[in-house]
Amino acid sequence: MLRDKTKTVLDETLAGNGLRMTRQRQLVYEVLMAETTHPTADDVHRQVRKKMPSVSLATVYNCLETLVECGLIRQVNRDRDSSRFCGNLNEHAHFHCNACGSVHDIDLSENTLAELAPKQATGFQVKQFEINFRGVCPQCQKKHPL
Amino acid sequence: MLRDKTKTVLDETLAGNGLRMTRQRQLVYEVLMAETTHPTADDVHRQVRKKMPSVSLATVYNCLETLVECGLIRQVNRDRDSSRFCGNLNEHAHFHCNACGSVHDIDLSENTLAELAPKQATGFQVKQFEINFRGVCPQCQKKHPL
DNA sequence: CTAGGTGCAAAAGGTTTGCGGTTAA
DNA sequence: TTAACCGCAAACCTTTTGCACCTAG
Repeated sequence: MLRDKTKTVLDETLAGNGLRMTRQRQLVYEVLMAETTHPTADDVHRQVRKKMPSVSLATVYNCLETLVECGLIRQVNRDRDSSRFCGNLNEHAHFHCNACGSVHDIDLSENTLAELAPKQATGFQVKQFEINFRGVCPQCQKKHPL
Repeated sequence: MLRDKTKTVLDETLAGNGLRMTRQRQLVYEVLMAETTHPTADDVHRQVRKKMPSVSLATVYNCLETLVECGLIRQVNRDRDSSRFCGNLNEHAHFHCNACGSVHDIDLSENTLAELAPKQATGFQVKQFEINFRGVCPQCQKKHPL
């Protein structure tokens, strides 16, 4: 059922943008929906290959780009590391661990968003924003109890 | 005088990190202090060449990396475009114009920072954060009065 | 049927690196 | 004096692109 619902969302969104549903896009999307680890294009490629060994990395890049453009997933960058992708569409920030490189979703209260919005008033037309935290994640804190 | 003060800050910070003062680092730093346009490494290279034609792009990259590591400048990324660099060390956000690609500093009130800080409490040790806005800058709004 | 999508391999673009020569402290 | 730094060119890595073939609608 969940699978079906996911497929419907993808299907309708693609159709709404005049794009086709393909097995490659479906598989890429399913990986993103199932993962909370913010995989890179390469990670996604490895996952998708399990179900469709012939898929190429270039196609995965293309599918990811399409999904980002449709607003079905988010692209998450940390400096110039490989881009990562995120299927969580709720407004949230990203926490990047300096020790292990992992990325975690951090929920933001509605308040935070309301607080931030007015900050742009000075002539800039803000369409979106992103917030990134950096530091040490709970697991790495245990490993290196500074 | 401003020049001298700038030089002192650079000098002392480098010394404090066991690093040498070189003419290349000084020139790179001066460019960043003088610019508010968030130049790329290539932009900086062009500027520095005016005073020292022999400087290489690789050296500019190295100098920028050193300055970032010393905390004297900030690195600003937008997706996978060329990195840009920022000499403004006040806590501020960056606004990226979707139309012309320009980057602008947006001051954040102390309040915003205080508001954001608690959001991480759930076990994450936050050391820094960044906020990026995207939209259309005032100039581009005039050109394309949607 | 046919426009849009895929796979492949090659190219692009930004950044880093290895190395011999140079220089700040 | 000598470890750190520089300039050069080549390497690197992620991402994009051109093209012939394939396929969803």
